[in-house]
Amino acid sequence: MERQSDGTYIKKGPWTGEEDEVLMNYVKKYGPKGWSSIRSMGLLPRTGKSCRLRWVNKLRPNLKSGCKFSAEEERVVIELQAQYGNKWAKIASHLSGRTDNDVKNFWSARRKRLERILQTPTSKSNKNKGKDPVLHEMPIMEVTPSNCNVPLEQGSSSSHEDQSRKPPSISFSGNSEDFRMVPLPDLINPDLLNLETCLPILDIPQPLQMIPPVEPSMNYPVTLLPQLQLDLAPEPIDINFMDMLKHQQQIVESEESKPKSLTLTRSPPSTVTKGKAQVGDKEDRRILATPDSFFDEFPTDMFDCLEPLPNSSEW
DNA sequence: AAGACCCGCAACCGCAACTTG
DNA sequence: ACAAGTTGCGGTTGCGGGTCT
Repeated sequence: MERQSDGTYIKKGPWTGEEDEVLMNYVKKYGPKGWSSIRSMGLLPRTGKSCRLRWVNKLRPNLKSGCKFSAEEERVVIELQAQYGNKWAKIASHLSGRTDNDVKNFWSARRKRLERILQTPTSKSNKNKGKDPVLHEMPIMEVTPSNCNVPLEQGSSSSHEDQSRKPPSISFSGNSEDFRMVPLPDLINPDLLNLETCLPILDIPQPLQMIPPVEPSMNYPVTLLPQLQLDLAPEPIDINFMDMLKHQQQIVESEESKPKSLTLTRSPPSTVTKGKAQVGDKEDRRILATPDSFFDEFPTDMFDCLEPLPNSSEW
C-alpha cells in the first residue's frame, strides 16, 4: 500500500482473486473503459493504469496465458519484429490471444538466450551443462538483412541502409578458426537474430519435407549450407529456434569428429552446382546461400503442392 | 540441505498520444 | 488554444519457481 497526498492508499503488487473478480464485474457492467473511476468509486485501491493493465494482460477473454509460443507464433513475431521493430502492440494484434506484454517478454527472453549462446565461450558453458549439455559453443551464421526476404517498412531501422551496401555474408565453418565471431552489439541487432526468416528453408511446410534428400549429382543446381543439406533428411524438423540451434550444434560436433580436412564450409563448386552457382570465390558462394536464390534453383512447379500461408486474420 | 544462479512472467514506471472540458 | 485527465505503449524491474553445485 502506498499513501497518496490526498490520504488515500494505492495498492501495488500482485493481484488477488478478489480484486480480479471486482475488476471483472466492473468491466461487465461498464465495459473496458473509465479505468480511473474504479478507484474513485472505491471499488479497488488500484490506479486506473494498473486496472487496465490487469484487464488487458490477464483478464481479457480469449487470452492464451500460460501457453508457450508455438513455432508458428514465433515465426510471426520474428517476421513482424523485423518489419515493425519493437512495436509490440502492433505485433500482438497479429497474434490472437497474445498481449503486447507477452510478445515483449517472449522477445526479450529469446534475445537473452541468443546472446548467451552466441557469446558464451566453451569454458563458461560448463555452468549450463546440466541443463543443456549439447550447447557448448555455437558457430555464428551472420546473415544480413539484404539476404532476408522480410519486407521492411521505410525507416523501420536506420541500420538497414548501411548493411544493405555490404555483400550478403554468411560465415560458417566447422573449424573453430573459421568461425567468424560477431561482436555483441551486432548480435543484438534483431535483424541478425532472424535466422528463421533469413533461412526460410528451415521453415519448410509439411509437403516439402516429403521431398527426398537432394543428391549433389542431381541436375538441379542446389545451393545448400551444410546443415541445410542435413535438415532435408526425412525426419520431421522442429523449427523452434532452440531446437534448431541444438540441431546445428549436433551437426557441428559430428563434423568435428571427422578428419581435420573435412570442414563445414560448403562443398566445392564442382560437387555442388552448375550454372550461376558454379563459382569459386568466397563472395559469390555466399550470395548463393540467400533464401531467394535457394528457391530459385528449384523447378518452378515443385511448389504447386504447397498451401499458401494463411493471412493474419485467420491466425 | 542450502545457497547460488537462471529464467519466465507479472507488474510498475515514464513518456507520448489522445480526449475532453 | 490550452490544460488536465485518460489511455496506450515500450522499457525495466522484482518476484517466485526450478535447477545446479
